[in-house]
Amino acid sequence: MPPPTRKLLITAATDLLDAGGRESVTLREVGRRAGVSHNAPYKHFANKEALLAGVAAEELTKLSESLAALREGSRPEGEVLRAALGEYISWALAYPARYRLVFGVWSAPFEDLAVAAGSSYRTLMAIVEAAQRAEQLPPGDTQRMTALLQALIHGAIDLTMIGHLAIGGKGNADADGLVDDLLHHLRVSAAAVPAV
Amino acid sequence: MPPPTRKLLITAATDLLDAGGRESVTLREVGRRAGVSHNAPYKHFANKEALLAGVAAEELTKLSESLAALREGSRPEGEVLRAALGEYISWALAYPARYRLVFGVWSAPFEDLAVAAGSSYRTLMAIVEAAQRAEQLPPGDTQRMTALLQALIHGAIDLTMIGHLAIGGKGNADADGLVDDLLHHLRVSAAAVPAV
DNA sequence: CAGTCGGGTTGACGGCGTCAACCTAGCAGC
DNA sequence: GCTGCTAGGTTGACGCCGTCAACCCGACTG
Repeated sequence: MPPPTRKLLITAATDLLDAGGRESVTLREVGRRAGVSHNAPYKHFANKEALLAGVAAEELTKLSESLAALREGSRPEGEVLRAALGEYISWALAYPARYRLVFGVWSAPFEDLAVAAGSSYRTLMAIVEAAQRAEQLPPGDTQRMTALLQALIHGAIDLTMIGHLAIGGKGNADADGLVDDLLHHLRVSAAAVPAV
Repeated sequence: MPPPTRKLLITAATDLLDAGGRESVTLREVGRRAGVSHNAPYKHFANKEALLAGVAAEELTKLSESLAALREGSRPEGEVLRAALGEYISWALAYPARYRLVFGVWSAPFEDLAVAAGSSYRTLMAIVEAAQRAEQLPPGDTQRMTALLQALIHGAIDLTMIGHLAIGGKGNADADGLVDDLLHHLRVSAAAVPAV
């Protein structure tokens, strides 16, 4: 059977998002691309924001799954963190509009989005814990370490996107460079731990 | 004399931004609040985005000035960094919509905004350099250190705003808590330096 | 004193989000 | 086997939006 309308709507919205950012996603154009009328989306989503939340939830879920898959691969434990960071950053830089949507502002809580956010956070935390075991990160409060890592990654990605960045000095806005820089910094922190 | 129209427009736009976020700033409402017609803004800004860029530039300039003033106060050098972080974070959490506007996406470069961004970055870098001299931050490549600090702060602020955060564990979304957490982390880094 | 021009006006246009009303196929219960 | 509900679709309308075009006026400028 052909994909259900709801899926078609999300796909169309994602395409528009990639092409022109959040502002260029309009319900009417989404309807057009999905081959339905301008009001059909209201049969699947309460309003425009709910459709966008659906897109965000979908993206976050896929990301979370691919990070989780990474953990269960045959990769040595010491390299999972690096691989996960690479994947995360590559995705963000490849689809900046999706990334900004996911970490954007919502006027009300959306359940599917909250669920996806929770599961991706737990995945990240498990990766951090493993990295701590593998002595790639300093031991101690895993939750705090996860939050710190997340803030650092998010800030680096977000600033890179708008060009303010250049964590390595002069705007090397590629994923590998970012991963190297972040890991270098984290290793410095790790080295410090025995002294604290 | 009364404030010029251009200023009135920026003020009105800022008020709307604070009240309902970027999406609720409309040129027509800005005009209404400034007491002019719905098309008067076009005599001062090329389009809506240019008006928003004007707001962002204004905010960034004020922030940069207040950080610079902080440096020239009678405060001991070792405390300037903490004070600056506090000011920066307090402003961001007090006016989240302005903050997100400043670090938002622009479809084209805006000169006044670029100027303001450059000057605020230089101010931050000077503060970092002073903190390095005062041994509050590890020595070495000041530019890299500034970028790192900026990424960490930005990530922490942005995630706090959307509630994902809780760098301290369970969502203590106040400025003081954030400053403490960030400084604690940076101190750990600093302690590591001799060993690297 | 004619002319330019900065800064204001009104009016129009098409696109948008959303609401209301209607339609119709499929399934449920009697 | 008819009845009626409902999920999912339609069209049409409303008001608001950003933007463009045209006009208007008062103040400087030659």
